[in-house]
Amino acid sequence: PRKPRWTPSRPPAGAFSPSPRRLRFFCQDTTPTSEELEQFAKDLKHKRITLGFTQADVGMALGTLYGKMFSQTTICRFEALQLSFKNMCKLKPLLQRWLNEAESSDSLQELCNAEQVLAQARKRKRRTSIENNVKGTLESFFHKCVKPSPQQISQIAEDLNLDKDVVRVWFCNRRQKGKRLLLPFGDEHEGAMYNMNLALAHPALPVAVSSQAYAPAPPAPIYMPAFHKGEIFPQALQPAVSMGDSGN
DNA sequence: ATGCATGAGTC
DNA sequence: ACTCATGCATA
Repeated sequence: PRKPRWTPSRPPAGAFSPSPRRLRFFCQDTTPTSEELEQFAKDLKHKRITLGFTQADVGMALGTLYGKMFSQTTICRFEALQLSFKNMCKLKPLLQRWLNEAESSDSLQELCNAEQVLAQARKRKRRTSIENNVKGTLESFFHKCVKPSPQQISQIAEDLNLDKDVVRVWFCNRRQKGKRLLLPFGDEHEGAMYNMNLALAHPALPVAVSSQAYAPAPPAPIYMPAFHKGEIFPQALQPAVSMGDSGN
């Protein structure tokens, strides 16, 4: 029994319905399994490196192959299985084709266009760097409430001397991050979501639980700002973070 | 390899 | 205002 790990919440039922018909022609991978994706990602990376391509090369190649270019970041995340299940399924066919092309053709690497000279003005906001101890505090907040209300966000932002938007985006990204990683076990837990514990009683303690531990003991003086606990409710479902191996 | 950010869709 | 896919910039 294969169970899609990530989020089977929404079957990527494309435009076809799984009619019990004999679907001989379209032998497409209608929703690959997690294992298949894992395997493919591994293959892709291995072959890519063997063929001497960088992640950026692949991204651009997809551009000339389909017109849709991807960044090094996306390719990297694909190989590391750090995208959502749905996203992985969407990109797999494209990469699959690129792989075929790259393997067959001798060494035609004319697929690398360096049109990266984007004329992007200084529109993008400069990446703000959040200090580690502050991150630790945000993490602890996150464990209390994964989705604070805008009101709470303002409060947190104020207490940490950060822009409200920075805090809001941080939470968005944190949630997104929590949703994309693989789960380790190999059983069939139906929607067995273990609720988060809300340690509302302890005003401090960073509770370094998730993936990244703030290495050098986080004695960060993360003071607990006044938080209206009366409103935070549990509803967090924190998928475990762990990938078997971080190959090469 | 990842952190913070943007933008299009949604609800 | 949130989710999702995606990426610039940076560690």
